[in-house]
Amino acid sequence: MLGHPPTGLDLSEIHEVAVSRLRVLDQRYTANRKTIVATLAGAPAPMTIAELLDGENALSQSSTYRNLTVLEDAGVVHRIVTTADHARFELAEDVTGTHHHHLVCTGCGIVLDVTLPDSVEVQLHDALAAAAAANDFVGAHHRVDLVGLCTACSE
Amino acid sequence: MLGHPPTGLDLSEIHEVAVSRLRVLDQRYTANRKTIVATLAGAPAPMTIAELLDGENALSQSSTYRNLTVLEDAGVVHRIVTTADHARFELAEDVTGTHHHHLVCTGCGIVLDVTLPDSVEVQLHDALAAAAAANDFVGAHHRVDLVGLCTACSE
DNA sequence: TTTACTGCAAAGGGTTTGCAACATG
DNA sequence: CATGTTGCAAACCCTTTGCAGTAAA
Repeated sequence: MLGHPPTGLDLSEIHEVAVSRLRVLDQRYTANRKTIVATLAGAPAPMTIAELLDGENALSQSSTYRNLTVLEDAGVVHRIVTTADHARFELAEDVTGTHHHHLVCTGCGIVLDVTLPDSVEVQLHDALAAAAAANDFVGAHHRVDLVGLCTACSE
Repeated sequence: MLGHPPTGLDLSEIHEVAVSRLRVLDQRYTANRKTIVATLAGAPAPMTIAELLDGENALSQSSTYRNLTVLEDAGVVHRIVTTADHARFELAEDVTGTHHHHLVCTGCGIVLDVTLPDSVEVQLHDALAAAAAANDFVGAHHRVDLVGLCTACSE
C-alpha cells in the first residue's frame, strides 16, 4: 500500500509511468531511480534528501540530487519548497493519480498530505483560473498549504 | 499609493505599526528599516534581496538580511519562499490590512499578488480548518499559490 | 554609557558540477 | 562501443555570523 492518501495507481503502474516519461527524455529507469520512486511511493509524507540518504539503499548524495532532478524534469516527482532549509520530494500528482495539499509545520518542517472536499476544490479552481487569466498567467495550477505547528512542536 | 492590492493602511500608518511592533522586541525603527518598509510598501510585487540591494538607498547586504530578519520576527514583513533560489519579501498581511495570495511564475520567479472572492476564502478557510484539526495542527493559516508562466515567460 | 545597529569579510550549509570510472543498450 | 549514470571532491551561491566601529536612547 502506498503512503499517500487516496491512492490512485499501484507501485508497478507508477514504475511504468516513470519508464515512459524518462524515455521521452532519453533517460534510463535505473535501479537507483526505481528505488527512489518506490521509496517516495511508500513514504507517509514528502521526504527530504537527508531522509532519502539515510535509507538502506543509500546512493551518493550527488546521484540522489541528480536523479531527483531528472525525475522532476520528467514529471515523475515533485519538489516542494516550503521553508528556506531542505527541499522535500514526493511523487507528482498525475503519477499517483491523486490531488492533495500540504500541512506544513513551521517547527520541524514536516509536511503532511491532506485532501479537501471536491466542492471546495472546484470553487477554488474556478476562482484561481479567473485570477490567472486576469494576469495573463498560463499553465497555472494551484498549490494550497496550511502552515502551523504539528502536535509534537506545539507542546 | 501602495503597490499591494486592496490597500488597507497608508504609509504613515504602516510606519506606526512597525514602530510599535519593533518596540516590543526592544528594537529600533532606524532609517534603514524605515526605508526597507517604505520600499516594500511601494513595490508592485514581493521583492528579492537583490532587488532591495539594487535600489538607491543601498545598505550593505548583511544589514539588509539582518533588518529583514528583525522585521520578520516583529511581524512587519513576511518572507516568501517559492522556489529554491532567492527568497522574496513583502509587508505582512496584518500590517497592510489585506489578505491576498500569490501568482508565481516558474520561468522568472516573479510573484504577483492576487485576491480571491470572499465566498471562496470562507469555504477554503473552513475546509482547511477542518483538515488542520483532524491532524492536530494548531495556529494554522493558509497559503494559496498559483504556479504557472507569466506573460513574458510564456512567449 | 549602555545597548543596538552597521559594514566588512569570512564562514556556513544545502545544492550543483567537473571529471574519471562504470554500466547499460 | 556509444551514451547515459555514478561517486568523489570541489565549486557555487544564498544566507548567516564574528567582530570592531558607530549611532541612538
